[in-house]
Amino acid sequence: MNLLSPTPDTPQRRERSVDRILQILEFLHRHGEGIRIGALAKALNAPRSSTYTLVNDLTEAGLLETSPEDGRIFFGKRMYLYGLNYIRENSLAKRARLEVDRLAKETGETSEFCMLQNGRYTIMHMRPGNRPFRISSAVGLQIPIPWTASGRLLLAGFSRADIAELIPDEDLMLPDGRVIDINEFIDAIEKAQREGFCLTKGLVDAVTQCLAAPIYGADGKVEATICLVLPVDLSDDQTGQLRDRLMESSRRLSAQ
Amino acid sequence: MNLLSPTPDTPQRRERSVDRILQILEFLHRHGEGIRIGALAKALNAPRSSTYTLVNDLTEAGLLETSPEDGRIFFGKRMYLYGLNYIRENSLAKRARLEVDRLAKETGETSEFCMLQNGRYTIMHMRPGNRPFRISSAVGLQIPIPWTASGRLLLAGFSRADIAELIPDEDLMLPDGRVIDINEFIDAIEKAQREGFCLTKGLVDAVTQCLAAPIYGADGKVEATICLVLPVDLSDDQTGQLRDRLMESSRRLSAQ
DNA sequence: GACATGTGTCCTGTATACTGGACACTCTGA
DNA sequence: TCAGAGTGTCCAGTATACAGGACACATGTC
Repeated sequence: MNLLSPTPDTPQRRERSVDRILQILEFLHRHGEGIRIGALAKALNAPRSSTYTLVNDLTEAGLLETSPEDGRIFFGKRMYLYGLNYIRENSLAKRARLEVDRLAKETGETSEFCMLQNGRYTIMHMRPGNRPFRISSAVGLQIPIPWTASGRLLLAGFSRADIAELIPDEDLMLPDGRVIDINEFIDAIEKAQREGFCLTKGLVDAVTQCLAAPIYGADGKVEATICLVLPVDLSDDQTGQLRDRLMESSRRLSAQ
Repeated sequence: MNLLSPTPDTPQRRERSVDRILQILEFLHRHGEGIRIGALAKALNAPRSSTYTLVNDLTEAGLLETSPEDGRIFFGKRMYLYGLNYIRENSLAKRARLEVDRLAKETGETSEFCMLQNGRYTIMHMRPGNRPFRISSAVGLQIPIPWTASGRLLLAGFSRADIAELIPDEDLMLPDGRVIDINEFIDAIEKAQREGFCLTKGLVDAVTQCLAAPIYGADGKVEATICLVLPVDLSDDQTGQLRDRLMESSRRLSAQ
């Protein structure tokens, strides 16, 4: 059940439609925009005919949709509705969502709930603050782990080898071209683990800092994070108060 | 490709795994909460062994998740992420989401974007207003069509027979027990179509009214609606202004 | 006009995924 | 203690879904 194996080695092999479906969905997710069926089949190294029938089935069911103008297919309405069930019912996600909304309302700052998803950093829920210059990131997008304070918390307990393997080299380069040293990054992870929170300044852009706190699962591992996106020019006093409030949310969401 | 056919007539028939998957997802969506695999197989009239392998595959892929405490399965994180792609990329949904947010901000009233989904009324996106008593409904939930102003707009152009078939009898009963007369309901649909908007008072509860405007697709049919949830005790003047603003959003989102 | 490239549909044979049943467990409650 | 119900895994046979290719059509470009 490898999610992305367009079977490069064995050209002759029947795939189960389950696997094909999973490959299609995962490909679309990474691709991030619509694609024509032919191109999709080629990208997955799948037979065109099978791809047609599968995509048609999924489209008929509403999980995928076809763009009327150029025939590209992409995720559909029903996929969205099904997905909403998760955030509504999953206990952690549900509670975290409420907590993020409350945190944003109380502090007036942009708040986020983040998890590692398949080895990539993902914003699961976000509530913008009410600052005039609106700091925000798109929900559901995947961002290089080293760019974020949450990422440093989420890697707590990972071995040096795990970390080196998990982070592709290109993810160490920031949007402005600077490159993060892997050793400093690992030090930051250990520091974050010791302190129980993490603050990063000016990584993604020069005017924001990111303050993150861990959410622990029942096994004591960091399962997710909750974080605030702030302007860099806050006083120590303000930052301290925000951190206290954030830690309260962190405790509230952690198991036990 | 009938979404919900647990093959009641032909007990002996192999199903394609695609269809089984679609049945599973649809069932979970309607069920609304986790279910154990055995019960799922029974509910779908599917063989237990097939259900196990399928569900395990989907779980491994993250589309479903197993509750650690009681083993119930439900939608997973990945389903949510995939679904987010839809709302982010689909042009109408994307634009409607922005418009709803803007409308809520400008008016301070709870705003919603709604569509018919598989013959049921669905709130696709909602932004709460800033009234102290917060009026809101859950996103993604499906609500009986006759309870809503948007529902009356969405049925524009449907024949009497279509409407009678689409609306189950129980959906005509309001939360407080009153029953809507089907003829009055159809009259209201025609009135809404003529006027290009719809106002309903005190349907779901006594203190709210709902003001909805249609969003027309390229084919001139009502594809979705945008609506405001308001307290009933507004002045005619206030209601008029809100309606004008709402109609502006409606025009902006309609094709052409 | 000829050619290359892509799209959507249909058909056939065969590799194999699905089914049904059996098995070993774990809980319940009587 | 035993019966009943449910869970999770494994196996073998066969119905059938998938792969591969052919076809007709639409584009674009030389």
